[in-house]
Amino acid sequence: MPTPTLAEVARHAGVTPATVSNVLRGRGRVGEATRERVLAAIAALGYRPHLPARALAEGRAPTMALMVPSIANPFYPEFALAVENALRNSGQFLIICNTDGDPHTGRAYLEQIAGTLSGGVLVANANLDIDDLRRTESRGAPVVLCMWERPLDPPGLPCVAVDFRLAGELAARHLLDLGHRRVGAIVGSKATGIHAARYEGFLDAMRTAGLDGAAAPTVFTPDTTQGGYAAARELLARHPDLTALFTTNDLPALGAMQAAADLGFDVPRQLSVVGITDIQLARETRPALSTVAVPTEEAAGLAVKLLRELIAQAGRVAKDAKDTKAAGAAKVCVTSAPRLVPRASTARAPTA
Amino acid sequence: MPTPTLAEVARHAGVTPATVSNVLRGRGRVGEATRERVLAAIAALGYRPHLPARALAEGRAPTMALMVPSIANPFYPEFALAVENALRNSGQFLIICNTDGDPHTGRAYLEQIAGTLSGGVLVANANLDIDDLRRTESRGAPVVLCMWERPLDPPGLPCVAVDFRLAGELAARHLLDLGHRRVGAIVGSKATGIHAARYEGFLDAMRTAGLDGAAAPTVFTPDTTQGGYAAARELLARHPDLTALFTTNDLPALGAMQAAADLGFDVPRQLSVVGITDIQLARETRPALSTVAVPTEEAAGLAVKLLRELIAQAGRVAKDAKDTKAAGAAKVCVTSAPRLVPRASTARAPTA
DNA sequence: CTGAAAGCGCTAACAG
DNA sequence: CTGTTAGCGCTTTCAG
Repeated sequence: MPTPTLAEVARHAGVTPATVSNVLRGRGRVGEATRERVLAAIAALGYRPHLPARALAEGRAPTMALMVPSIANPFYPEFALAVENALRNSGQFLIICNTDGDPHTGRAYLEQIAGTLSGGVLVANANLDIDDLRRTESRGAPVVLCMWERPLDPPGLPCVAVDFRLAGELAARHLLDLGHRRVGAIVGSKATGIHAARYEGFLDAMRTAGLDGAAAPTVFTPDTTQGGYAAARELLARHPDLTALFTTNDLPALGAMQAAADLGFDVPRQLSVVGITDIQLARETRPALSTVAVPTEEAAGLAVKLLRELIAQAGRVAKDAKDTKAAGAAKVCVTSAPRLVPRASTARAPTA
Repeated sequence: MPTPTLAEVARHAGVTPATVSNVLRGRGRVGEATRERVLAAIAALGYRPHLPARALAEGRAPTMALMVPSIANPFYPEFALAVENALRNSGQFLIICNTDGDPHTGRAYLEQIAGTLSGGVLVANANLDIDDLRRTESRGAPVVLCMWERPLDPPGLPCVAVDFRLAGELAARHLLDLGHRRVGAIVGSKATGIHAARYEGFLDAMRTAGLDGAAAPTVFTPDTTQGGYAAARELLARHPDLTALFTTNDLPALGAMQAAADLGFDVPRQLSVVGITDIQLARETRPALSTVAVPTEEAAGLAVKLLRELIAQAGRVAKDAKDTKAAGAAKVCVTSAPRLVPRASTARAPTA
């Protein structure tokens, strides 16, 4: 027999549906005796609440959507995992929406589920139009941007920010501290793209070290292993005297290491390579990748927390019918700072 | 203003909700004129259906759940992506449930969403109790096992099967064809565990080659890079004369390559390593991993198709009130055969 | 071809 | 403390 309904449980326990609902959610006081009776009935019948019905009645679904640009980039599954962990046992479920880097499918997802199937939306760098997101918000589904790269330059939306400029600076400084002077840069986005802040950090570090960062050989490339591979080949071919490669992300860094291997460079003896993020893969390749770890778990936790608050608040606002005018500026949380994780892909600059 | 409801659209178009519903789903014929009027109203108001309400009315949510044992194992995100692709534009959404290898959280997920929030469940090796799954089914949420390892030995549940014994055989044969005779085996599960079929394939190939497979040094280890790493160290320490390592999965194979590197073995010159599955990573490490590719996309596609059929059928059955007795035996789809993908981690056996 | 009406399973006031 | 009463937004017979 299919799942029993609340009403059947009620009948079984000799009470009304309202009472069952009350014990289920600990609202409206219920006598100890009846409570027990109800609980027994629930157990006996194997009752489980029908989530869509509840969502309809409450006007809000117990799910969050996570928009990611590519589930093929290992960072996103890791992030998704972190979000899932943050959600676990909260009664919320995660709907993963892979936009495949396409704003169009991203919009389609938002249109369909935001505010209906999912009570809120977490956005992890999915290539979404900021206007689409605003529209989503105005429809009652709060939006949180998950990995904003510039704490000092917040978007108009609630977000959790990571100081990626600092990450870039730390990575570059690591190279500089090891005595490297001729370092090439591989940027995993367009010059004005998502990795710009990281590159600025690099430039800052160079400048501080008295070098002309802008003169450092730089290539802008897709944020993939292949991108890093191609970029490194290009860089190394044109500037065989480079002793280190700064990379704005781990994936291209890994690609760069492969290119170095294919070209016969000994990493880290002849060439140091450093990445940013510290994805799991970074510690699983040989040589293990030196990188700047970014607080992924923390970011996910904060994002979930923020979104929860916004959802709760949206509920209240709706009730008060007070048009609380966007509750002031969109909140931005900043995670703790990224930190250097030196491993085996970096070493002192060769003295020669 | 929040999302308009069907009723408002109806009012706006001067018809009743029923009519709007009809045009929305192409049922019950509607006059061309009214249809246009309704469509216009929908567009004008920016109407979007409220999915939970629809789910409640229809008795079935437009989502499937995908249970995976670990989102940290890169195979699963890849598989999830394939499922997502198969679902795209079908109006179905994917809820990813990461059981973290824990049957308990797996059960919790099933309890909560199967049959309510999700209309069906895809299970990818999540460590789930078969009884829990049966119970889920009996509650009206069809279940499909996604990567069954033994086509000839189906479980009691609908599934899509991949001939992993054959995969093991192909991998082993590849090594044998290259002249290897002293090959060690790394199995990413308990002896009777999930990778047993792959190991059998290995043994079959050895036997066919006139070797005593059972005599091959073998270690059973967790299905992770680390597991493979440790296993390879152990194998290589105890049997320095091995010229090849057979591995039941890519992740341990990658770990084995790292161990080889750390131990100073030149892969593939001195030691060949072969894996199974062909995850993305396999082509992104150096040397690139020779492996036996398994039709992941195809499996995902079949699984989704099967689950869709079962969901549709469950709907019909419920209506006919005909207790169609599990519709005979649980259906099992078999994917096309795995195939060898030789890359750079295998080479001719060194001639002593 | 279109409208009226009865729920789907649950929640949330408000009464008693 | 518990029961009554309305819906939430949509689908779906069944009439007209």
